[in-house]
Amino acid sequence: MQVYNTMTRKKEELVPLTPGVIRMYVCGPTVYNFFHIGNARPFVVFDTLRRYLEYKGYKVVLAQNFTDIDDKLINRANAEGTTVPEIAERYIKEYYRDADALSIERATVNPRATEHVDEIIALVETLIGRGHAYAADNGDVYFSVRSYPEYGKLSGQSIDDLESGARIDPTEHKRDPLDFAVWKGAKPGEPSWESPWGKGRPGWHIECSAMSMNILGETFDIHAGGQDLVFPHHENEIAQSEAATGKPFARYWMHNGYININNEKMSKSLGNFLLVRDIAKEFDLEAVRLFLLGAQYRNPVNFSRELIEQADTALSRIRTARERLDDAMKKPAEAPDPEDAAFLASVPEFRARWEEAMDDDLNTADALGVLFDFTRSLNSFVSEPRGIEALEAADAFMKDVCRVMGLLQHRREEEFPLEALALLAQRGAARAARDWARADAIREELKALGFAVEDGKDGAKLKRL
RNA sequence: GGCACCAUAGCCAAGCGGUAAGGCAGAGGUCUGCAAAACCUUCAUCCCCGGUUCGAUUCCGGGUGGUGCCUCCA
Repeated sequence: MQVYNTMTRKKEELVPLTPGVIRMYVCGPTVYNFFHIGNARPFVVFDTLRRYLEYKGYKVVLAQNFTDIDDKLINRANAEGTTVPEIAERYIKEYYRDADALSIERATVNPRATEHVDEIIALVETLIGRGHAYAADNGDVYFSVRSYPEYGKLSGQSIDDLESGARIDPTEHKRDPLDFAVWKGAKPGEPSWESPWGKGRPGWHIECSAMSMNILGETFDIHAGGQDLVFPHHENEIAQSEAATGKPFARYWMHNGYININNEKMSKSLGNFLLVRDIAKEFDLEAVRLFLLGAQYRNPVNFSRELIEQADTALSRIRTARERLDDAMKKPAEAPDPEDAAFLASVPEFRARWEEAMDDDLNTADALGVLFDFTRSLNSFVSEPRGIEALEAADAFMKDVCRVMGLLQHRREEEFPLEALALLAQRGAARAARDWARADAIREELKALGFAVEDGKDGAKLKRL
């Protein structure tokens, strides 16, 4: 599989450090609020990557962190008159709720910064010991950017250009404006941990370095996140980690593009964000997932309600095909059908095309095109009873694609309320009596209850609206 | 100022050297009591100007327009 590596700015063959195993780290949420659709993109995209790698037979160790201590949590806790751990606990729970609805599989580990303070302190001590960090007189510890000559290699920035643009904050105790905090001395009332530099808490960048290296090793395969993390977050992670270990940190850096609203980046600071939680009130979040996978992950995508509606309609197209296949499998042809052979032969071709798209830097947009092509072919095929072998081949492919792309993973209620079933039966009777007016009236009643009726060869079927 | 990215039909979005996947919407048709679903048909020459090439949406140069990072941010 080819993967675009931000470090080299080109697509490269993904070759894991340990054959058959992929170790990857995805920057997770700072848990001080529900997450918005922009935050959802990396979670969905890299979940899809993880699933695809597993489909290809890799064992994937995926770590996605929760940043559960930082200024935003502290502010939120103060504003609500509660504690930082309470805020973190709440929004971690809410994260899982939304992530589940988006069919995001649980990571292998979800490390929390506060559970890795010892490792963070050890890492800071190593950096100081090697002359890459220094303790300031206020209890802060800073990383010395100029002590790491390769600084800027990920973002393509030169230290001198950065220097000229760096903001100087007189309240900080840096030796150089480029330096950044790896440990923050505690201010009164803030949560803090004992350290060699007094009470304090981890800096943001260092926690990802400490957690990723502790869980995945000093050198691991993939480090991923949003494009806005390239600088400074990931640049700083590289500097800290490689300065501390003298070894390469992550080998492939993958970054997703933004979600825009009206061609402007969606962000919490701009206030133009839409919470996934709010979209869930109106739509099955798998429609959001389909929307996100409808574009190649590195390209920016515009968000609008209309686009989610489009995705929702498209999703139902896949769902209908899935249901038609299920029905076909319940009553296959007695003997193989003459058309089975051609269809059976086409399935591996669809699969090959789908894999080719996924192998090309996770081109999910292209891969979805293959799914829809297959959907059309399948819909035609199952319009007549077919041999079970061909149907099972279609089923296996459909399941693989849907599992990897995280679509149709929600259990839908099979059971319909008795009231609706009774109406359906009454309508059937009316139709048998050619009482069309009554049949249509009942259809309207069912619609009001949230069900559509579809008449087919084998009688009428109910569908949830 | 530095570093990147993008420009394909009404709306999204792949493709990236040989004459434009797919989805949504629209039009016509098949099926249906009607509908729905499904299927069939139909709907673009790829921002502009140069250049390279037998041939460019696809490569190069120059425009124009838009975005992001350089500060917390997915």
